[in-house]
Amino acid sequence: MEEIRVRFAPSPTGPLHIGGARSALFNYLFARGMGGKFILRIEDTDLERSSRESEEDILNSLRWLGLDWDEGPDIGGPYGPYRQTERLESYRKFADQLLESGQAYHCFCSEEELEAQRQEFISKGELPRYNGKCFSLTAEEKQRFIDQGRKPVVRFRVPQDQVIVINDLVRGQVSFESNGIGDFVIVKSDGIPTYNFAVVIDDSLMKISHVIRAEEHLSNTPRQILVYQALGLAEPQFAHVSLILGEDRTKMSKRHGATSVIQYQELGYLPEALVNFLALLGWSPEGEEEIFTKEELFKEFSLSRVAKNPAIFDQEKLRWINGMYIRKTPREELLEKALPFLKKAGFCRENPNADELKRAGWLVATLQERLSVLSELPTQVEALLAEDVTLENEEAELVLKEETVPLVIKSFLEKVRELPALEPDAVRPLFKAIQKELNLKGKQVFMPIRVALTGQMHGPELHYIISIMGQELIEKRIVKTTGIA
RNA sequence: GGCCCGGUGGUCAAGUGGUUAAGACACGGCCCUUUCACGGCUGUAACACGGGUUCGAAUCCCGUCCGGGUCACCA
Repeated sequence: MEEIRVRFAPSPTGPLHIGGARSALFNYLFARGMGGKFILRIEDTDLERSSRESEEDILNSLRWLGLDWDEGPDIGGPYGPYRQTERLESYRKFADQLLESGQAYHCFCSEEELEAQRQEFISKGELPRYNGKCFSLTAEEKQRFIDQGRKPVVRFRVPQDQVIVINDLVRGQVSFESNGIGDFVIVKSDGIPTYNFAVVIDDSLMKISHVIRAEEHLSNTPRQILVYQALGLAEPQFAHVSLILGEDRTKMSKRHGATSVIQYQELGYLPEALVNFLALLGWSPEGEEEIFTKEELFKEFSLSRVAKNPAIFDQEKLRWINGMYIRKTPREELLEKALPFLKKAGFCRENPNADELKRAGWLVATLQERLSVLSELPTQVEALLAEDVTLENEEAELVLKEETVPLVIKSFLEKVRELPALEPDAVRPLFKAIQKELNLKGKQVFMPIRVALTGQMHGPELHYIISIMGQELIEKRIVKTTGIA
């Protein structure tokens, strides 16, 4: 049986996009679930826009997401090299083969000439495509162009009157007519192959069994199939996954907010959460469970359950999933992930001491249940630790006007001062004690203290708040809000 | 514009001729809780439209409309 080999083949022209990440993920899940290989190939034939920095960024994002590859530019493999600019020899060989067999030809047309042709077609109301002019060039004409210093491109000669059929694993049978396709460029004038050519050679040489990619490539596929056929190479299976759209139903772009994986990383999303969310975009599990570990996804994922229609990137749901993962993360691990955000918020220093770490631990412990994204941390910290407090609304003011409030606050201050250390476990019993002492309801104790301390009606558990704030700030805020010292 | 793909609640989506048309997010209510959050229960809300085919269409066919992709010496 044929080995399952899939690939993710990004061009290193920028950071890893959300759409790219989803394509990579589907390939990865398919490979892992089927016991196949996941290959990473860098398509850097656009010399102008490609960079090693982008390549590194993309690799880092994939690593962060936990999508590990079996063969790639960094680790090599039996079918390398895995960077297209390092495979130029192979492309040349196959291009020569097509040239010799007459299935491709040199074209000397300049950009201006091409543009003129295009306009002519458009003015006649026909579809603009290459008119095949250079196919019938005589040897003398060719020589004249060469003498003029013109550098030719290589064009693939598209056969006429053919129907090209794709048996797409997600879309079913899709067919195109070859007459709608003009002779396309396979080698640029600088000798670098174009995408539609290089991708065929590489997928074939790398023994790729399934090409899983975004739908934007569907209309390229007939061109590629033509190349496979001309070269007598076996075609892989194709699966075209629909696009991820922004909230306005157009392709995700800058104005839709964060579009790259690295941005989500910086915003404090957990990689497992992003992976889980992306998996659910265009694919649906059989059961009703939606939260999956990677291993569960390997088992569950199948191309037959991939949807044909485009999906809109729903930030709300991502946040929800991320919150689920934050709650699932062990306390220690979460603290570690939260630390960078806490440092940024000035909660602790670059190298936190034991005391700062202890307080950070309390903060994480009480916030774990209510956080969706780590980047919410600074706001929470600010609310807890700022010198200044203001009562959030009239309701809060009313709470402090209750006649029992002075007694509660005084008793509270007294008890806090007596405590050797403000640890959550030591603080917790205080409320009961006050309640008993003054013979009040729980609410009459908790609410005034909460409002006096934070100015707000709602918030995290009080005993944690108190421990995190510390003696000094407690005294200051209480004076500010109640005038009691 | 040509070609190609798609169209189930606000969003993600299950569904492959017969269902009270699942479930999740978001939204409302109730419970839990000092509060909020978490959690639990519950509610509002959908087959783009028009023709067929059929005893019976969200499901099959045709047309219309809408959305998207693609038509480069970018991938």
